[in-house]
Amino acid sequence: MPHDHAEACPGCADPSAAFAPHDHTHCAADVLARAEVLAGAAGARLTPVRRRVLEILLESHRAMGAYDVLNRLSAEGFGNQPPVAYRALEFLEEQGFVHRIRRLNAFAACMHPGESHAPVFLICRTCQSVAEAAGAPVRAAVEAAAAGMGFAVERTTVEALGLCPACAGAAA
Amino acid sequence: MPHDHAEACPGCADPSAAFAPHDHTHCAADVLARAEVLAGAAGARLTPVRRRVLEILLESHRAMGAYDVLNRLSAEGFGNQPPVAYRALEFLEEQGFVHRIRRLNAFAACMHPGESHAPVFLICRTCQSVAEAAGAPVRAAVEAAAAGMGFAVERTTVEALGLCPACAGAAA
DNA sequence: TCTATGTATGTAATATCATAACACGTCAAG
DNA sequence: CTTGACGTGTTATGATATTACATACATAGA
Repeated sequence: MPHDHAEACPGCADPSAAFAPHDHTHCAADVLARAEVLAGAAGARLTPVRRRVLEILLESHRAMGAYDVLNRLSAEGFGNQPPVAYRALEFLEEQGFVHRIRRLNAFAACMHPGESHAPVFLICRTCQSVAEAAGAPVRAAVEAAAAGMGFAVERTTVEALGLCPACAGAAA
Repeated sequence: MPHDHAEACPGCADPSAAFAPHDHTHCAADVLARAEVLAGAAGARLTPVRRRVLEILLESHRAMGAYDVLNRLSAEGFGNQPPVAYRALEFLEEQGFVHRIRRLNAFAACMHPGESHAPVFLICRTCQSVAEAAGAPVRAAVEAAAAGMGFAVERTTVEALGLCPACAGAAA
């Protein structure tokens, strides 16, 4: 999971620090840059609307509803109808730049574009922040359980609701 | 997971047969009876609407939307406004008699009331049937991943989309 | 028994999330 | 320079869910 800039961007680089305060401006810029490269390589076009949606989601480690994104877009002169937001979000999700958080009916920027994917989402019920944890071991357990029933897993969604370190500390 | 009636109710009794054809009338009646006992023990009232909602969901191993349930209810003389369905579903979910399938914005009867809970849901994308698999190992993997990030898990949602044995066979 | 209290149900209105269908503009390939 | 694919914008509608309030109903305490 760690990418380059490990020193400059602890929050991005180290999964165990995802909830810790970090230089988020850098963190977001780094992810955006990576997304641009990946989109180019995939022959996908990161147009102004799409790019802006990704930037908006990258402003925080929170999930945002499609209409929240849309409000931001329309305030900036883009279209103000739902499909504008949904289409950009759908594109970004297909590219793996954005994740859909089903529990919240919302979307969050992927902090590890181009990597493993299908992570586990850790959703803080107090501050609404969303972090990604490695999903491979969890998916393996799901596949094991499914195999015993003859079920062929194609996609898994794993979302955990709870308290992030900061909020757990504040509660205590 | 297996309960009594193992011979009479293979579909209910054996997780590995949940997708297999079985005496579903019996299966549903058995789950309903267990729910009644559990509700009584918990001091919760399984009123006519609530009971009927559970029966409706037990008619199949599929997930139903709240409005589908509501249509059935109103056709039978119960209220015809959304809160009627949502309240009953919420109650049943709190009692552990119904699960919410977030991926589908829908609800499915729990086939193992009173047992472990927080299972993994296996959702067939072709026939829409939903089965429950043991969730404990998966939850353990989630908690392990979360612990490494200092996140305290309270609830987890695990949903796998794929093909049930019957539909996988038909596809091949 | 009566009444107070909590709980369940019914209803109206509205909020929130999401998609279908069509029009228009841009740009690159033929 | 035209065609076709794609992206964006807009209208309209559909699907999911909740808030707020009114009414009934059960049951425990006076």
